[in-house]
Amino acid sequence: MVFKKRQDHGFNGFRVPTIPRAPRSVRRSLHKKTVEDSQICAFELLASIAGKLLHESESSASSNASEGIDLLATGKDAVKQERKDEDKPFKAEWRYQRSCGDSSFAFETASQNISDRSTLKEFSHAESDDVLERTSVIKSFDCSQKVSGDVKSVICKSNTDFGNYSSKVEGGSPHFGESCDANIKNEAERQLEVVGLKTEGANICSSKDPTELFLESPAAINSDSNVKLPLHQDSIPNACFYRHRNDIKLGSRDDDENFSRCFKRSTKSKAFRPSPHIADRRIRKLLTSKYWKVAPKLKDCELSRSDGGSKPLYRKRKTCYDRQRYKRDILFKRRKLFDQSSIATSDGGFSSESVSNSPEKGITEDKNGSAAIVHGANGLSSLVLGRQASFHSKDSQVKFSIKSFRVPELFIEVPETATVGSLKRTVMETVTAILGGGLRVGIVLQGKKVRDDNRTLLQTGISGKDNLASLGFTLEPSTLQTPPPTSSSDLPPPISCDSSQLVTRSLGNPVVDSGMSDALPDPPTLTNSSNHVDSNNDTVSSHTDTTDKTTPDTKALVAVPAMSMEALAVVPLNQKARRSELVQRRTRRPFSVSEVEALVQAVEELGTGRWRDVKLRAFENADHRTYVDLKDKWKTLVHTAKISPQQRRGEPVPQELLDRVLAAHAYWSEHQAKPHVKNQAGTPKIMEAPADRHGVEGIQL
DNA sequence: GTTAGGG
DNA sequence: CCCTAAC
Repeated sequence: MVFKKRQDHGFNGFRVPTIPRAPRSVRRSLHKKTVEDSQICAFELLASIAGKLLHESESSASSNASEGIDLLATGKDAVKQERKDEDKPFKAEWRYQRSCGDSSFAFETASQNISDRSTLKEFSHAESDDVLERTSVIKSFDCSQKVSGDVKSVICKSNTDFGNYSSKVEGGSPHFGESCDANIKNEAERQLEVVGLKTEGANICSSKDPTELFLESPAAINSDSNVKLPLHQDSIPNACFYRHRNDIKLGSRDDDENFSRCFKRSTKSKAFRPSPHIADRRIRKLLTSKYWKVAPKLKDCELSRSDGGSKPLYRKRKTCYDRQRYKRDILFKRRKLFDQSSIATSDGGFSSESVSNSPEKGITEDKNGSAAIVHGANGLSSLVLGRQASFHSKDSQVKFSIKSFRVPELFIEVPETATVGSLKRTVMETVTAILGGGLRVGIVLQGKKVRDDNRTLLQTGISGKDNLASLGFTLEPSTLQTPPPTSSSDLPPPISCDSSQLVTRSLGNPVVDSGMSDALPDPPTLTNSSNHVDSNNDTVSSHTDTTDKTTPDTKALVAVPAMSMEALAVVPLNQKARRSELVQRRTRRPFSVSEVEALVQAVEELGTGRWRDVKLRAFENADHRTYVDLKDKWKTLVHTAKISPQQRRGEPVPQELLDRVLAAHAYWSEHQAKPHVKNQAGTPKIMEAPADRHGVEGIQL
């Protein structure tokens, strides 16, 4: 998994799990900037988002308040607030479980009650599948702007279920622990609490919402230096996934069903390791719009079957699916309670929903607010809401608490046979894919995007209370398309670092990076979790085991647009979007006359239908000409020869060659077979003309 | 991996 | 050129 990889690198950048908050960006600023970091950040962000989502769902209606950016005058205040929150009936804990519960990737919310804990424990041991099913929380956002199409969108029924819960996330951060027990949990809680109290200066919000992002920055400071993030979680070293438990659900909720979905899918071993080229292809396939996903309401496999039936177009190729092979597909899905989610759905990609004045209601407002929305991008829409803002004149420091990011659902399909490790990896990959492009952070003030990074917050007007209400952050996928100038204005000082890096990365290695391509070995980034399998068996096993069964397809994560649709609705994916990221179209290299001649020559000799031989004979050294290219070129030549010269375009091909093309075409059409016997009696007249047989070999365009 | 065609 | 189906 990616995680591992990161671990390998050390946690420098990667403390992630500790706090699922967006904080990374901030932290990062503090730390060295590296690609990895950026990636990590992305991941964290995702995690935070997911956490947030969960939180939201649980907190449901009431929770609205939770979302937002809090600006707290002082740490104490913040603390108080948090404390208040604690009173709330439920709190959600985040933690990362590695050992026991590993199997599943989930976010869970646990009630504070001891009894609940016991439940939790059990739960943790339960099979991942169950967990997954029950508590699927992953939401996805699609980051790439263009990618939108690629993502499979599924229309899901909104989960109103969560609405019932009011929950508070106490743990703030997920814990990464080797042990999965409740004990840890307890500790974690304590720690968190303690931290929360102690850190008042930092105004760390550890307790409330894990997803919250707190930023503290002096109004005057441009650079990131000041941003503080609560790191208490950091104490815990390893983290792969964090799980969020939702005890409540376990306890007795049918509702859960709504969330989970299963798909069956077949996987091919190939998918993961094949040559990069293949990998690309596969990826592309996945991305292709052709795939449709159906989201059944059903939770179980059974359901999945049905869905299989329902997916008409989905995966033509036999390759992709062998349902039988897959015992089960797990779909995670988390839905957002709020309407907005729907917004995200569409292509919006990361649309950030900007600031809302009213903390609680903010969500509703979002739509409007999102000045910063990246058009076209679909995936990830992040919502950042400002909950409270208070300005602290003393310090002239403004504290930001970004409580939540909203993202569309993320669908992850995994064969039942997939290993836990593969599941993790899949999740990671998905996330990476989504976030891999990097995120840009934007500041929106009063509906306007603040572009000048050099301005101080004060100058920008962020220092004032008044403005705080109208302050918003945007998260945008940094894709090729929107290559944000790293240094440029768009990024707000504090966060800028991260974004810039992300951007950089994305720009630099578009192809490789494309999150999807992670299957490929190279990318040092998060993507390749596989590469770094160190400690865990999981990883290894996952590879081996999963590999067979898990196809590249497995990877297919689908960002599901948040829609309040009925279960079976099918949404097509956009092809275009991802592809761009994944694979770059080869540059066009028109055939030169000499190449055409060589081609004609070769075809005259070999005939059509032996393109490989043609390639070998005449274009062996022209790496950019594949036999498919030659075949295609011949096709076009034939066509060209048949049309009037006026209709021809591009570099004119000597009529003489065209005549030969027609002659050869006619000849070989007749002698259809491919008389390998080139020199035999049958040798066509055509052959006569040719002067030289040398290919284009040396020619390189 | 190739071949043949459609896009 | 890309993408696939068929081999």
